[in-house]
Amino acid sequence: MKLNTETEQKIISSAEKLFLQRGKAGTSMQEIADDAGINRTLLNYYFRSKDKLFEAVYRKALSSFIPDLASLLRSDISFSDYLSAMIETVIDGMIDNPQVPIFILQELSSNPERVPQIIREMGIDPLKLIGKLKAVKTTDTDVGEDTAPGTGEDTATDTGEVPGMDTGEVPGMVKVTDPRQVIMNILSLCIFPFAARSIVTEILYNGDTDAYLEAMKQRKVLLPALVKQFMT
Amino acid sequence: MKLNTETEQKIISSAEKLFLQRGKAGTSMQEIADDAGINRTLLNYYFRSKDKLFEAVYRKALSSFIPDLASLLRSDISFSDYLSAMIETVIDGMIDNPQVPIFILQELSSNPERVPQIIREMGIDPLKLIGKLKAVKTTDTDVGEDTAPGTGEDTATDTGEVPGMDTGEVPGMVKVTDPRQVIMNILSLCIFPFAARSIVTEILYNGDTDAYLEAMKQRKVLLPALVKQFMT
DNA sequence: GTCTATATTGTGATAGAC
DNA sequence: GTCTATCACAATATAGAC
Repeated sequence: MKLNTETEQKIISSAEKLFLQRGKAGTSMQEIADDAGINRTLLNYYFRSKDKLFEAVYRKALSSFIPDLASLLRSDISFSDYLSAMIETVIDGMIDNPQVPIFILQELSSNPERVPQIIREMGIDPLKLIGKLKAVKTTDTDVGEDTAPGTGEDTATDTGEVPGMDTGEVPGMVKVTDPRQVIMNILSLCIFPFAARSIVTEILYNGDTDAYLEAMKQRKVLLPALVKQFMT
Repeated sequence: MKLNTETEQKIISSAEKLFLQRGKAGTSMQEIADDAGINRTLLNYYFRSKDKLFEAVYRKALSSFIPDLASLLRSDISFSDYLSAMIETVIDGMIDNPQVPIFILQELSSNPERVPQIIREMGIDPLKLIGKLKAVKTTDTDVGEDTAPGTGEDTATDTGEVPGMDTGEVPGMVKVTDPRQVIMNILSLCIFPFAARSIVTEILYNGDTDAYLEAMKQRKVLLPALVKQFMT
């Protein structure tokens, strides 16, 4: 039973760098070996195949990124301080590893058939989650009509729209109380600016990487306030 | 000067499908030819090389997706109806072509050096844009201290934080008035749920694609309301 | 554990017949 | 325009010497 040798670490490190940057198909074993400064056949000695090596990298990226999000999803969404701490953790993680979000999104998108299994491994039970979501902050949301087939879950269209609840400011204004929409909004606001890093930096910050980074740090305080605002 | 033959259309269509799904390196010319039901060498007859073929697909995806966003960015952000219409257009586009957002994000991320050129082709002038952004809706935002190097643009850290402006609801609450943060928020809320389609569908909608789609349609009315809420 | 050598297959691209 | 044949090369993986 082999444990972490120095060589194995170099391999993982190089594989990580290249796979995240150019994807699985876009990276050859030779390139990884060259980057790690070793012979190509050693890759097959430590990891049986390219598939296995990629899988190791993928799992590592997932486990560095998802647990924080998972705990956010698992929580009873008794927000306040918890929300701020979670957002800060997630954003800090992406600041350290900017390539991870887009890598994971791309991988999940290319292999949707693997998503259910990955969710299970993450320790999220969708049924429980949706149950919890229903019980949270839905003072005026209609979650009625369970017309979903099969699972008996509420998969139907909770509109989240409350026609009688206009704030009076804008005609047709709706109050966002569907917890799933709220979760989507939080994830969107946290992750997207990192997934779109290059174009955001170029368009909004004129290519100034430092200014972009500063803006991302700001979001650690901006986002919790924003979320609380549209949750209430 | 050759025009659209039937074969050429089949090629583009197959190349689109496969490139968007598996990426450039993950797709072979043979697979494209098979999918199009033609001989492999015909690909090289119609498009000189794999690079050229991919470029055609990439450009087409870009031009189907970006113009709407570009006009949003170009606009003087005199919101109201304009915002709603834009969001609806963008979301409808992604409903029709679900693979496009993640494909473009991945491509921009892998080739950041191409981003400036692409922005230019899109017709967005970053300098003008930032100038406009400064002039918009910043009743209480400090955009001072132009410490940016080179361009003379404001690339520094506008905090967007207004210490004296607490709403009184939450300690440390900040008002989001930095226009760039607002733009980021809008793009995030629009695009991310599509870029993360597979996992969002699985986690929040228990794998029910129809429920997911319905939620996306809802966002066409949800998001404008939300944005107006945190703009004011 | 690490290397050389090699087997096998796949890839993008072109020449040339029809 | 479309095909067959072929080239030059890159890819993963494995066998076997040290």
